[in-house]
Amino acid sequence: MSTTSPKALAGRRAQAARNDEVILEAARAVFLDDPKAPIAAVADRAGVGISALYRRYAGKEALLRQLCHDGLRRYIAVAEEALAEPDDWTAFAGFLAAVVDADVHSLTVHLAGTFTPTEEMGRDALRASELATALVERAHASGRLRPDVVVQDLGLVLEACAAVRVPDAERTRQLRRRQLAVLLGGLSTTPDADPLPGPPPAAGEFDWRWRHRE
Amino acid sequence: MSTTSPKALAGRRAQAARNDEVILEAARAVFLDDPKAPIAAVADRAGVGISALYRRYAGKEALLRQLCHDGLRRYIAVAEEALAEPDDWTAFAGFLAAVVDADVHSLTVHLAGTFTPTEEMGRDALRASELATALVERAHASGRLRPDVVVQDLGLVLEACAAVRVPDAERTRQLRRRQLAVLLGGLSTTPDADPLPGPPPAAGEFDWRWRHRE
DNA sequence: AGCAGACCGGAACGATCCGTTCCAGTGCTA
DNA sequence: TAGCACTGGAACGGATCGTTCCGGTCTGCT
Repeated sequence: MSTTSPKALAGRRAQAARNDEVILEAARAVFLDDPKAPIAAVADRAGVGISALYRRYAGKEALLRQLCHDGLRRYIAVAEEALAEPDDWTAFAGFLAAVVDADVHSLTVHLAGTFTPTEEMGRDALRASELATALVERAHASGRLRPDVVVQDLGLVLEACAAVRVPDAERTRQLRRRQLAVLLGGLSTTPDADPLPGPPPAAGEFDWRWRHRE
Repeated sequence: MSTTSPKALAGRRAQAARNDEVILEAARAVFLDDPKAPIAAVADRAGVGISALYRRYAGKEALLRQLCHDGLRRYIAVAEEALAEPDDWTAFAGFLAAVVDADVHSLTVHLAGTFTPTEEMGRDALRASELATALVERAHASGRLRPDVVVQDLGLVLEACAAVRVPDAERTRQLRRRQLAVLLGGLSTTPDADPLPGPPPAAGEFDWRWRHRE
């Protein structure tokens, strides 16, 4: 860039430290959008060179693994946070909303199979499923969750929300919230009083798919 | 293969006629599984050579277009059939179930953008959306559809069902039916009496994702 | 000031993949 | 038997992508 940095630049060390974050964030965005994206796309998005990537990660697989593991940890954190909520149903619904917002499902699931998982990830995955089970059990205890819903149905629900995607990230979040509201209504025994959230999907909002990929 | 065919082979003509169907079916299966699959995978799956493909289609794009257009036509046919049903809500719910079963959504949507659409497809798409609108209006008239549901919500619902996928096709259908039941419950104003259909998703049923791609 | 080394950008390389073309059969039909 | 309609699959050329490598820049220390 310019030889004279604004002054916030405390040197190469600072740049390196910033790059650590910038790269992870860029990788998250890029691979969320396309799990098979080339690694160069991450570098471009982060505004750094490819070396900056390879200095930090042994290769593409290592980066993917890190990203996926982060997502898994986030899932666990969100679940633990939800379990702190006193109301059983609110804990359940809030958990799903948080997972959907964090877009964690795409990370852990659509990236799966592109790398060989570590042992620790296996343990974390186990822990995650335990937490999910606890949340579902509490939801059952509240009596508001349909009795024939099982833990694994969460996977279907999250998958359904993750499948919603439009070019704009914020709009994607809104539409997913709406989708989740419908699903929660279907999962629940009591009729849902609140109206569906967010501006409803508009005509032509999905036309972008048909524009020939450039 | 063997020089002496079983006898069912009525000649090259018959083989060609059979290949017409076999190829389309294989293409459907392959591209449904992976929209970016190489064209050779279709040939392999169909058990024919690559020439058999290129004799019938100008190229990959032509095949994709044909496949997608077929899906669109199927969507229209299913919608027209549903409109013949006298009960408004049954027509609506039956339509969704039929579209999900036919796996039409993946074809029309996930293949979009991989080819330049024809004019006729544009007209068919328009017709399709008219039919969908009619079905939603009837569902609204029945009073059983939440008032704040719009036509475009159908896209979200279908997307959600299409997102469910396991290696076995029949099992995929079952799980999608279950997902659709939940969604319909959420779309409806009256509580759903029927239990969720199909064997519930089992533990480990989604583990296949984690097995490293061979 | 001067130097060693941490760090960076991006070109170059090699492997892989894929769409398409091409040709040498193979069995029907006349 | 000659011609034909059709096929299987190897070969080709282009594109893509992961990884390596090198020349350069800036920092911190002496």
